[in-house]
Amino acid sequence: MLDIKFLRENKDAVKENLKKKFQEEKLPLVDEVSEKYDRKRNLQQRIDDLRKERNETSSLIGGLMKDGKKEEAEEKKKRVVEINTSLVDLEKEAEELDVEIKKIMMTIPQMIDASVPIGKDDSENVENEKFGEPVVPTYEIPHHADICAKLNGIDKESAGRTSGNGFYYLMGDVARLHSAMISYARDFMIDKGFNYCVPPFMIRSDVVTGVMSFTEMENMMYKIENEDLYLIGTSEHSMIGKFKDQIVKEAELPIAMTSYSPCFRKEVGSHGIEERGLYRVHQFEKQEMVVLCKPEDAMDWYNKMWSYTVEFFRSLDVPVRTLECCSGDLADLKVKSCDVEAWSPRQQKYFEVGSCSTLGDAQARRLSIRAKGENGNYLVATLNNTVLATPRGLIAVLENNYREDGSIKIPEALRPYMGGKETLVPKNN
RNA sequence: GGAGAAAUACCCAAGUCUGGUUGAAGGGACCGGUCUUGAAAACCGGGAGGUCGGAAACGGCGCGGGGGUUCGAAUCCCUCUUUCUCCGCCA
Repeated sequence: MLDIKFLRENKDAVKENLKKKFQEEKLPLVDEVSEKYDRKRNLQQRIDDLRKERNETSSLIGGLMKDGKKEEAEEKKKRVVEINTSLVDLEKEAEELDVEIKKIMMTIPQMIDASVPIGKDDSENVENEKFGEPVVPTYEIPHHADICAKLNGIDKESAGRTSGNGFYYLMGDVARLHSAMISYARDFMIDKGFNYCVPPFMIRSDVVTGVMSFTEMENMMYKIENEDLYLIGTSEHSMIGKFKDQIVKEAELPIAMTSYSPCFRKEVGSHGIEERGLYRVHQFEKQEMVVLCKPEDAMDWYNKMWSYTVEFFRSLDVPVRTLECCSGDLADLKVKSCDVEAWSPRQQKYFEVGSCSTLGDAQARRLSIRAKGENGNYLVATLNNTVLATPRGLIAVLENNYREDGSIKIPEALRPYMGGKETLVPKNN
């Protein structure tokens, strides 16, 4: 969401941005919303003038009543009633204009960073950099569902009975490995200086609408029956919502947090929930980073944040790459974004394990998150990035540490969380 | 879940019963000064107060959120939220 003043003063740039994002159909909206805003301002002026007269007249009435000049007071009252009558229509019109303006402004995308590659859709995303050798082993790597099965570590059949498709039981060592990864991810980020948080796993509807679009909400969020509560799709929702309508002290910036939560997603419309295994599921767990900082520091943080995820996966012996989101694939609220992808030696391609984004002031504007600075308040920049989402991260570790004999080498970093265990050995069944 | 109390600006806190120059007393913090080697304390002085429009003058909104009554609401009514105390239930 852009500042409407910015839009009015930079119409050409806003239109150029729309073209870069292949959203030509929205070009007329720029002039339309600007014109609506002018009308709104004129209207507001008239409303304010009338209100001023009402306020003045009303306090006059107070004086007249005290002095016992009842008739004069009655005259004035009539005038105020008149004013109030005309205000009703004007206020209604202004309110409608406001809604229209906001609706349009919500659809105008954030100004993307100059460095974002131009491209129509995800097929034109650009590989930035590889970290670690994408090894193709001489032996075959089984599907992660099979690896887990051999370790007696997964039961989707029972989950299907209890909860349906898209759920799973993790069992034994695999379940423990999954939790070990989350714990390690938590400590990894604490060591980077992030403040560890466990947020609410349910949030109210006003927070939901603040952090996502309506269609996103429909496609992702599980609603609790008879309550104004939704299960979170990511802890980012809770963590950003925490600051809604708040003014933070400038000295407190940057606020760097790492939050843990389970994540619940309906995944409506996305294919793959039918797919076997744990790649796309309704429920997973995630260690997240969320940063609020001064606008000028956002790009430094962005680069720091994705590199932390890279470092994290490298410490688990997983080769990764960063894939930059091109202009057309970039969500409207984002300034710049990249995915961290892990190497799959089985499929011999990279797959998404996390996503790092800087939203500039877009989220802050929608939610009114400001910092109190020397020269007044300003909107903060917000960023978020996945440290680890599991079971996806678990798939990466299992595949990349799979040995020919079917055992799994537990990466050293995880061993303290696995009771010192170094290997997972398949059961003979 | 039941009963009660509360929510005022950066913080504390008057005002609410009895509606009317209340942008809202008084403090603290803040800024300047006296004193001091320096600081603290004390004392003297000072401005601003949130937000939107405006170059400014000025004006609108605004006393937890939303709605209502009224010529006029921090103040009266309804509703929601949060916090505290007590009871019940519970990992």
